[in-house]
Amino acid sequence: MGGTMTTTNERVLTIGEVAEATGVTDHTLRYYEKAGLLVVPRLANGQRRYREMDVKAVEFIGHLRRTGMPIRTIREYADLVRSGKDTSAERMRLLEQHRENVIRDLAEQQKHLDGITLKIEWYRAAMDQRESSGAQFSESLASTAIAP
Amino acid sequence: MGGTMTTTNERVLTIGEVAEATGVTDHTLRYYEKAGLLVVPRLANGQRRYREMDVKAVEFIGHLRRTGMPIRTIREYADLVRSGKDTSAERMRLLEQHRENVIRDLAEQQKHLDGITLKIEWYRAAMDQRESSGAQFSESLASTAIAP
DNA sequence: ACTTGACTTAGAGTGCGCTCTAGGAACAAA
DNA sequence: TTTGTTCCTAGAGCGCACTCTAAGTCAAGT
Repeated sequence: MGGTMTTTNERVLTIGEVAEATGVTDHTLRYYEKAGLLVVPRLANGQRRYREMDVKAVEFIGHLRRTGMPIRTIREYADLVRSGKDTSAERMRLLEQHRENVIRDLAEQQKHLDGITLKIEWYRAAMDQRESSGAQFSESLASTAIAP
Repeated sequence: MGGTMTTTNERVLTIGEVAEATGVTDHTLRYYEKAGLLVVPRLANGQRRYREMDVKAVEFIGHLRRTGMPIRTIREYADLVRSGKDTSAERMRLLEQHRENVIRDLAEQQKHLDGITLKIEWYRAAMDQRESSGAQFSESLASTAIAP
């Protein structure tokens, strides 16, 4: 059978190149590996060589990290991926759970941001006011003593 | 002049009550105070009593913290508030700067979330596919050795 | 042959934001 | 008076996610 061989003939990257490409330092890349978030193939001399799929994995880890997933949970996900068995359902569940957490967090952050925006508007109003009258405004966080 | 006196006649809260009301532990409330984020008036026996404005301050600190402002920056803001001088412009600038940071962060998180959502959709597609054929899909993060 | 630079490991150190502990004071209820 | 609760301070400890260091290997360039 003279079919096309899948030698993939892949271009691989050194850890330094991956650091450069992804913005994750080489230190952190090794740390991620030691933490069990991914496994990277080695040359005979022990040096890591990242295939495209490995770089993709690093990037996906980035998505998870930057949305607040703790290392330990990414580790759980990675364990599922590596378990051999088909754990797609479980992995998907894990990601969906995270997705919900993130959506909730984003909404919460937006709420907190609204509180800050309100304060900024208060400042703007106060300063506009001061511009036309000569009045001063005062604000919390300072404090005087109180009766026993 | 028999005007209405502004004795404020205010209801004040103990640290425990504020913890209860705001969800910030008493430990953390003391920590915030030690870190210079706010000043709370005391009774003669040294116990804190939070006025409404102090509770408001705690809540505002919450807005800043939950949107990722570091303690040290909140400290800077608090220092401005307490400086006596009118630092409204500077405080507003600080908050606006933070606001921009948060908006940028939120957008970035959304981008990362999109990457995760894409993966979830990939899982869903793969599982749907598998349901009709009998094929298995495989995924990154696992790894084999590579030639020297 | 030697230097340079990128890689390797194990493990120590850092900064942040809490979180907890120890030891004590003060008051309220039984 | 005893017991229990809540408060106080100073300071130690913790978990997280890096981040860095030391000491060494290896390959290429001069």
